[in-house]
Amino acid sequence: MAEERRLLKGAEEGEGGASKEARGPGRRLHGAIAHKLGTAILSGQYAPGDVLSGEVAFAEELEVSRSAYREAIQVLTAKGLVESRPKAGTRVLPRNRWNLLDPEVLAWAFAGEPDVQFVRDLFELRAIVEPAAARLAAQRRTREDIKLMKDALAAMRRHTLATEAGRAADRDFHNAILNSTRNDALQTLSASIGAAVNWTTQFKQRARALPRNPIPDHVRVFDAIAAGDAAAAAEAMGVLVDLALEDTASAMTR
Amino acid sequence: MAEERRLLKGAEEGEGGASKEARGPGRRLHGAIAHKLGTAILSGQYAPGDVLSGEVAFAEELEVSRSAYREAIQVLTAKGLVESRPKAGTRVLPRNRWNLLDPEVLAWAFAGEPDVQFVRDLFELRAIVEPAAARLAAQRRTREDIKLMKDALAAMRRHTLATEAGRAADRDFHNAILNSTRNDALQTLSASIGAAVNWTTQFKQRARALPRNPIPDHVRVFDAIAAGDAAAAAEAMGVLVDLALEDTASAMTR
DNA sequence: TAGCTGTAATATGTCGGAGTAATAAGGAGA
DNA sequence: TCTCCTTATTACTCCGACATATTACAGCTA
Repeated sequence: MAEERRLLKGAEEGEGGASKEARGPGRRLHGAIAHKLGTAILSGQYAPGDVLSGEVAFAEELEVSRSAYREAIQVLTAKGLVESRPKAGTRVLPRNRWNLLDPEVLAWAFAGEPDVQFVRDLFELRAIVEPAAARLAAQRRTREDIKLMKDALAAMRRHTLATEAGRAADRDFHNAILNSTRNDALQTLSASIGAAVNWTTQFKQRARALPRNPIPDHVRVFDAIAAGDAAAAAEAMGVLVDLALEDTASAMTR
Repeated sequence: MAEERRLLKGAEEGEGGASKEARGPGRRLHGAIAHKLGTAILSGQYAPGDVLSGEVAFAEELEVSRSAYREAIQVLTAKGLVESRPKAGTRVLPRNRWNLLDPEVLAWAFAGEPDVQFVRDLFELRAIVEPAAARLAAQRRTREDIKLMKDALAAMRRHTLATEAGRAADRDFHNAILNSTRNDALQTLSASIGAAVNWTTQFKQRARALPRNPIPDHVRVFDAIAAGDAAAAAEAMGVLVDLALEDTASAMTR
């Protein structure tokens, strides 16, 4: 009985040491197993086509009941990572079937050593989507939206990005922009990528000080959106994304 | 025992009559339940904050075992639609927590009457992403990519878009473009949206003939990509998306 | 050698019970 | 009367065993 607890705790500790982020997927037993298997697949420990050893065998190996294992597999199946068929076992699906934009999948991808190529892909997508989002925001923002952004910007100035409060303000700022687009699909996408990218940013923050004061660049985005200048907003946001890419790239090559 | 079979069959029939698409999520019992609940949530039958009646009660109501119900809930949880907590029951999460870009969620959203606003959002996102994808494809396509596109285009010409073979060729053409971008994240996103949008297109196809020959527009995209002209590729793809939007809009207002 | 059929292996579906955590209600103290 | 704490209910979580359905593989037949 104590064995399962040990496993669960081990899986949570392996999440990267982010204690407060451990709640959520890692809380329940099957969530911990899903996390364990998910990271193993995303890290290439299981290649597409590989079979996860039989249901019964695996459950015994992990020292958990079949129900818990089954529910974990169910989660992975829902995200397109695996497929199970009678007799054939549970196979890892080819990569193009994976829901790479699922927040949890993204988190698994960044749990270990993030794949350089994948990070590049993600930033490329971000460079496409974020400026377009800023453009829409400039066209659709209301007075309330502007106020939210202004407040967040002020908070960012007060605390720096070195503090947790400052980073929270940064998130608020970007969320306010996203909300101004009035586009749920775009919002979902951008939030997923943003969260994942921020994971790498945390690495960067720990590694060294910021290479450049990011506040002025944020102000430029804000001014353009407040003024309703769509083209300028897109351009300014593009600069912001490029900056983040540079920082991340230099942090990863170290 | 026969009761459950009846339920499962009913859920599959409700999928829109696409017999060959019924395999996959709707095949297993818990998949059918997930589909049933998923469409109910996406269609607004359950509003965010609503609680699905207790596990035991619900399982009895649906005449399935608690295990099957639980696995279905697990799928919904993995997609961010619901959250279960002891004593509180299973609640529908606020809309901004939903993974709207998940292929299955998208399918559920389009299973019943698609929400006009959501379709607009999706096309807006598509208008952002697809031209950018075409731009990248023009920069990175290889000789093999070009051959694949050419073949698909020829097949589209042979069969028309009115036939299933023609539509398959259309999909091949777009997939070849996506593959040329060498960006897995972009590929995943575009494939999800494309599949969902094609669902609405099927409605259109049934409703009336195509308003305009789409081949020349496809050829323009192909020529630009083959020539490596990024700007022209993006522009031509933009035209294609706009066209699809027009068709869908007129089909939905009928 | 090719095609078919039977069997064994494996996943799926089901059930009921024990355990646990969180909420809500009720009582005690200030 | 208000606040805090205790208690009890409620619903999820996990478990293991059993029954069923499907499939892959091998062995057999033509």
